[in-house]
Amino acid sequence: MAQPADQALGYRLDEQVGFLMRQANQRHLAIFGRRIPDFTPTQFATLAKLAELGSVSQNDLGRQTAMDSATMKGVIDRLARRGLVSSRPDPSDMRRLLIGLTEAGRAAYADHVAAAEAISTETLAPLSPEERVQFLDLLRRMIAARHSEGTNP
Amino acid sequence: MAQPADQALGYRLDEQVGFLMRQANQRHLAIFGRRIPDFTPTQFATLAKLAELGSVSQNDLGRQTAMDSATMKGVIDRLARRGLVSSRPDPSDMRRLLIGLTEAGRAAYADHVAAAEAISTETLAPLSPEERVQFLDLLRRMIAARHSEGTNP
DNA sequence: CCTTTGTCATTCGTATACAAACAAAAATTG
DNA sequence: CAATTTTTGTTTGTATACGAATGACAAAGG
Repeated sequence: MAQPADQALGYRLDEQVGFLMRQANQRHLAIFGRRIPDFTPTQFATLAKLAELGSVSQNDLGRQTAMDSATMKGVIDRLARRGLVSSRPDPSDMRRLLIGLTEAGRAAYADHVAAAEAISTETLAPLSPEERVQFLDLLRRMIAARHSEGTNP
Repeated sequence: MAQPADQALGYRLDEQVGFLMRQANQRHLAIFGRRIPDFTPTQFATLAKLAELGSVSQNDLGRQTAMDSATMKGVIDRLARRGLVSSRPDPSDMRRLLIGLTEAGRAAYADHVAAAEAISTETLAPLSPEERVQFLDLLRRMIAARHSEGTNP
């Protein structure tokens, strides 16, 4: 009764947040690939966190970079194969593997920091300075909501 | 000489757009998986576009849903294996495969539209109504920039 | 001390995602 | 019409991404 006709037809894919976020992300990935062909965003994020934190366990590193432990392992393996990170067992906890940058890893990271900053700039280029601040703010607020209740069942 | 000390150390991963967008997307994917366990976002996007457009060629469908043709093929194959879409050759163009929803596909889509709308609502829940509008607007503006030149080499 | 519970790294399976290379068919051009 | 270029679907290879299961080890409990 009183079925609103344009809501019945009204799921437009192109207006859904998820669809738009996926495309915004695609554009960012394209920019990243153009500016830093040597690394993927997750690989570079791993290098950056290791540069910041020193030696970290694999799971910890996954948490810091917002990656699943299974995903993290793959990233570490590929970086290790290229000689950019190394792992050694934690003497105080036999389960843990401490991951750290090698000399080559530190150099590779330093070589790409400037490009990484340019990537962020180019990604936000379509927005005005005030909008950029707001966009980042909105993103942070959305992420902060870990497991909220949702609006309505 | 006047080297700004906090810019020298100043690549903070947690402040980069790409890193934040990835996490926002992760949260959305988690919400999606909870509300619609039967489909992935890309699969549902495909069903939605087919419901809207009728019969479309595979490449065309990929463009409409912002997917690579290789990716699209995988999605179509999995949906076809479940009997939700069917394909037949285009009589007027022997290269093309026309993809369309089956009865089961139409029903599955209809069964999940309400949940899909709830997903968008829940994803945007941390924001105020005005902020939601603005967030979507900012996303659209970023996407619109296809292959801009970037700010500075 | 031993059992329960939790954490850590690993593996498997599934699903995007895209680059690159291909063959067949179409459209365009000379 | 013949030659070139495009488009279309497909396959292969690499890299996330995550759930689920597993075995090894750690911490807590009684």
